[in-house]
Amino acid sequence: MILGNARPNGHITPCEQCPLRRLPCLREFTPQELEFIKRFKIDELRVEPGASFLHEGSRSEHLYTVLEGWAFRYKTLDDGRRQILNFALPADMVGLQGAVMEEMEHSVEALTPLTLCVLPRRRLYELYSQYPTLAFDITWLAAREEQMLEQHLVSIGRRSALERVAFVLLHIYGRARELGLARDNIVAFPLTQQHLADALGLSLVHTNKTLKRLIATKAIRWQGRQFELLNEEMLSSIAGTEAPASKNRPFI
Amino acid sequence: MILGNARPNGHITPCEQCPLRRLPCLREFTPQELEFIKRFKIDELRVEPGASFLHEGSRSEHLYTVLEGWAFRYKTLDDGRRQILNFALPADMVGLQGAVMEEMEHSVEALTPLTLCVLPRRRLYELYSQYPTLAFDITWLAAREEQMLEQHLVSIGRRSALERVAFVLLHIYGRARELGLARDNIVAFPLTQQHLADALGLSLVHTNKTLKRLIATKAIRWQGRQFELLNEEMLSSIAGTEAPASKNRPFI
DNA sequence: CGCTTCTTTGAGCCTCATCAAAGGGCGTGG
DNA sequence: CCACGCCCTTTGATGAGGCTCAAAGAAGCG
Repeated sequence: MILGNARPNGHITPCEQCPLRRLPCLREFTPQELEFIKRFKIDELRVEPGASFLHEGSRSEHLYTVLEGWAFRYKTLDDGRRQILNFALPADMVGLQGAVMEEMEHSVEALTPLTLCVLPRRRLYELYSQYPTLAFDITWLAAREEQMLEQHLVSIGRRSALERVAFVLLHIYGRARELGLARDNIVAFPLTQQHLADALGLSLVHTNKTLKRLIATKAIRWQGRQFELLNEEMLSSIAGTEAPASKNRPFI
Repeated sequence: MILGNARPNGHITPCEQCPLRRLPCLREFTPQELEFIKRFKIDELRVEPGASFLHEGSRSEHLYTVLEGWAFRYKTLDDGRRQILNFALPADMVGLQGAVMEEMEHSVEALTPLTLCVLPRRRLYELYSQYPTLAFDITWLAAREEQMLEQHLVSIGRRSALERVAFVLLHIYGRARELGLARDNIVAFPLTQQHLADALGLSLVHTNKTLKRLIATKAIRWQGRQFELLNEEMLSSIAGTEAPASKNRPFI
């Protein structure tokens, strides 16, 4: 684990030119909201793959929105066992828990080179008191995170290894697709099988064998950082769920 | 599963006399906040044990705060497998997800006779625009729920059966104690072992055997709906965590 | 080309699931 | 007050799914 390997990005993307705003799955802002967000964002941060920028047990002065790249939120036990809680993709907010409550109860690590918008927690109250629609959006984001955790919990608690693998892959693929990261049903996946195993509560070995089994069904392909969805219906039926698809999602 | 077995309570406890407000773990309101909450609460509902009052896939007109009694949030798979996500105790808000997003993704069932404060979702925006401190509290509550789910996820994903059982029991006991529901280290537990199993992602049989094993360590006792904590330190060390303890927690 | 990281495969074992059935505890009705 | 039924708990037996250990391929990278 690399620590603290984060630095200012050199330049800051102005919010009105934010590439995420063009995505059809994200909601539009009013000019006033946009103006506030632009002031709310005080910096832009660059994090290298493998570096953690938020730490379990610490109190952070900032919260972040992923502008570009992939990350994951995780917790570790004393003896080193690790559980990945969820993945963070562009437009996802990260570190809200630490901003609202006493301290973070999980860590966040970059999977790819990561660009983050930096938002100071001390000005969160300003947002709540002056921009109730944005405050509502933040609650919405928290509720969505909760929803994803719940789905994940059912998966780990009650599904077989094959169902679990199918479920995460479909879930991640669906989220990437929404963000326009898929081309010809192919997404560049920055995950290793170890990440998958830690997300699913399985061992690396068993994850590998299960993954092979899933690939043998021809529902998916996954080679060299490229994930390809071959048969969405089949994958959905193995996973026991549909790929996520949201509209007018807020982000900040 | 009993459906729809909920009815108005006959009388409504006025918020300024709310018995929860006396609890030291909960935060105080300003008179203005209290006044608003009092108007926000439009009814009081009574639910029988075993009855579900919020349903996966439906859209609810209300959100609720537990005034008295225990409940649990859960999801079910098509083939009947059930996963309990978390338990709801007095001062916990329930149904927020359905109020903020399109629809509920989980159901909620009463464990004991349950008294609920009914809050209309259509007036949530009024709260956000006029009472930013309360809006912040709601986000806080959502973040706390997320935190509990995360702990639960680690437990199910990475801990052994014995550790899991110890963890939930310590967790639930801690929450009950905070609310003043413990006397001489004893709490009246409305759970069956089936509930425990569904929360832990274990089978009923294995939960029973594991529970016996835990009881054999003399860390706890559990007979006839009475749970007794005999050795908190030992239970903590088996669970790999401390019992929760919060101060100045918001509730609405 | 050599190093590191990640993937793949095999073997053996253990935890936990499933199946089956007996044993309380409690309320209800006879 | 007993008998019955229901719900929950407990126990045993058997097997499968997933874990651990070990080591050999691939693949990327300097």
